[in-house]
Amino acid sequence: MSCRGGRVNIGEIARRAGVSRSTVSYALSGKRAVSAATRRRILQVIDDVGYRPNASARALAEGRTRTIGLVIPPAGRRLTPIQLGFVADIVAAAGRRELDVLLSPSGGEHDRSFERMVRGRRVDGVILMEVRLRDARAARLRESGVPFVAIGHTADAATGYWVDLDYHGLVASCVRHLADLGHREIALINRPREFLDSGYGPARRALDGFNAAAAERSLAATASCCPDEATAGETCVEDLLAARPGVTGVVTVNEAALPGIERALRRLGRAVPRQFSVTGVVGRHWAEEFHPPLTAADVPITDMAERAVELLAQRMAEPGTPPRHVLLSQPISLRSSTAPPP
Amino acid sequence: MSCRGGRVNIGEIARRAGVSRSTVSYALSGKRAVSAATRRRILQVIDDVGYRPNASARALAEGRTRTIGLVIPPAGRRLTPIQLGFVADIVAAAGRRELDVLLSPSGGEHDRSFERMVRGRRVDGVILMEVRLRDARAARLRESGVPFVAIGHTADAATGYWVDLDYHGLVASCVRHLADLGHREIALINRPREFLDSGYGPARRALDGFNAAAAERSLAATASCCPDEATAGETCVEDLLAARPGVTGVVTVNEAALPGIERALRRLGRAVPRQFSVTGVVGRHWAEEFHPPLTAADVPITDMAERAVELLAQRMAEPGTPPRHVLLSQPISLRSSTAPPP
DNA sequence: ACCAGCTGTCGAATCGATTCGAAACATCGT
DNA sequence: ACGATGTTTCGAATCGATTCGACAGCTGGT
Repeated sequence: MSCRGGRVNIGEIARRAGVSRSTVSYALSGKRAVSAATRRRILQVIDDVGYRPNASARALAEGRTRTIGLVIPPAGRRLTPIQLGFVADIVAAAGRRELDVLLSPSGGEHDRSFERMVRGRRVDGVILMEVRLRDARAARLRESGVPFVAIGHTADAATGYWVDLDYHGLVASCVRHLADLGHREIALINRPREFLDSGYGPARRALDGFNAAAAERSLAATASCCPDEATAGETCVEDLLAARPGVTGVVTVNEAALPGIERALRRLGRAVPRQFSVTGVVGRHWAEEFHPPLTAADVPITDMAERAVELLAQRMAEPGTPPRHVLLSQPISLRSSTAPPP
Repeated sequence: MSCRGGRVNIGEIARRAGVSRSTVSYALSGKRAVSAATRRRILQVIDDVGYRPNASARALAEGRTRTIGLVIPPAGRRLTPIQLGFVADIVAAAGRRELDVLLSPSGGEHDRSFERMVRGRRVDGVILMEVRLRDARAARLRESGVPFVAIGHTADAATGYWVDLDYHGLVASCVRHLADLGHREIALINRPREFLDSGYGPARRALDGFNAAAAERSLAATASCCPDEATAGETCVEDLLAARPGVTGVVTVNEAALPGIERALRRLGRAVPRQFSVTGVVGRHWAEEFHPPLTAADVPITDMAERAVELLAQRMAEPGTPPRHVLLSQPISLRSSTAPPP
């Protein structure tokens, strides 16, 4: 009962139902009234032959593709699990609005894909992952007038649409949480140094929030960077405790380093949470896999994806609207990796 | 110098260059000769205004979209890092062939997206991730005549296009590796039981390969399943060693369980590799993060992605070609998690 | 009976490319 | 000078939808 030959277009449907092509179109879109009897007949035929309007033809006529672009970080660098989950969540959120998702890697050799997408009008809007404070892709999108939503914000925060996580506030509350428990000397394990240097917002704001809150509670505070890898986390903790043996708690925003942090602390004989506290801002899954389960602010990726798509859909619908943004926060989930210092 | 107004179409280019629309098209595609002078003039204009052919119009006229669909596992279940990397690698490989990638989740509520993609002729071909031995999506694609390549193979292996990893052979060589070292009692830690039950090829073939090689070397062998989570890996190892204290080595194809396996072994006082050996088939990254680095067959995701796209591109180019498939193998990387039994 | 106001339907134009057949032009041998 | 040949270029048809203006057929009020 379905696609025999596949050569079913709106004209074929019209012929079989004994109406004109425009009537079929209206019956489907509902943009003009069609009598109940005719509509029923048309829908019947459509169901029989399994017709679906050709997406390219529709896009050409309507001037929109019902597709959004998702620009992911370059493939070379491994995506972190958070980013992975985020991609899946974006696709799901878009699907709920009958939008499809076109994937585009960014960076170096992949500029062609980006240009095809933007200039070839393949998409109605774009979601840009992992933006930097000064971001060439954002600038490019702005100048071509394609609506876009950034995950993370650019330097000119007020003029754009973005969804971001309040790393400053979240890291600060982690610091206060440790301070409240009585810790006096703490450390931050941040994302890789090159992220910080290239103006990657979350890394910057994590650092700022850490320093601000530590100053506010007059704690002795050390900030360090760490590549996105378990082994690096191990080295990082070793170096840290060698240099600052008095540290009794760390805050981390580097989820990939967690397994290494756990390993190093065990090897150095610092039991968590009895002798040492660990907290931070990481994906829920990683927090739960830590041993013992990590008291941390869980990155709400599903929320972020949903809000990003919502914002983009809105912006696509009414291009004139003023910039809007969403700065998400998230309460700390109390699990069992923090306690008063020994 | 670029997109002012954006309303640049091929007609505008033709006017500015003083030629007809068809000449512009031919200059761009090279499908007919255009004099050097004219071509230069046209390219100059195109460069000046930053023109790119409208993808929808081109797709409509050409009858192909230059886009492939990538069907990923449902979002609910967390994608494993291997799958994540795979998505990125597919996008990169497609990009190299000037193909874009449209993402579609599969399963339950997402069928609409799948139907839009297939019946709406949004894509020229599809790559299907994580296929089952009997797979509804594969059947659907087959009946609509859209070229597709499966990652993993379906029950009717001979009739389709697919790329797969030789789990049977790889797990078997892991078993032989342990046997050669002198182990007499070993275990398999497989993917979740529901994967096995629903006919997920890799899980099935891992099990078969394990049993076959164990029988061939007459080893005492226990096979168990384990959810894709670190905590589950922990429980799994505990249960295993409680039931079979004589086991001196495990083979795993469950990368997500690795951190838990590591933790459980440490807690139970079995030092790796001195007292206990661990090996298996997992993503390189996970093997390297294991402690000590895992002697294992690394899943060659980049290779698999490249081959899948290559196969699909070929099939799209000449629809008549007979089914082809690629069964990849991979040598075991000797790191340091295996040794003779105590 | 006539006109106004709805409904429902149709035909034609449109979106922006590709592609085919034919026209225009140049080149060349005889 | 003339057809034969080959190179460039053009105009028109085509892909498969959407959308707008117009027309036909009813209904109802006067």
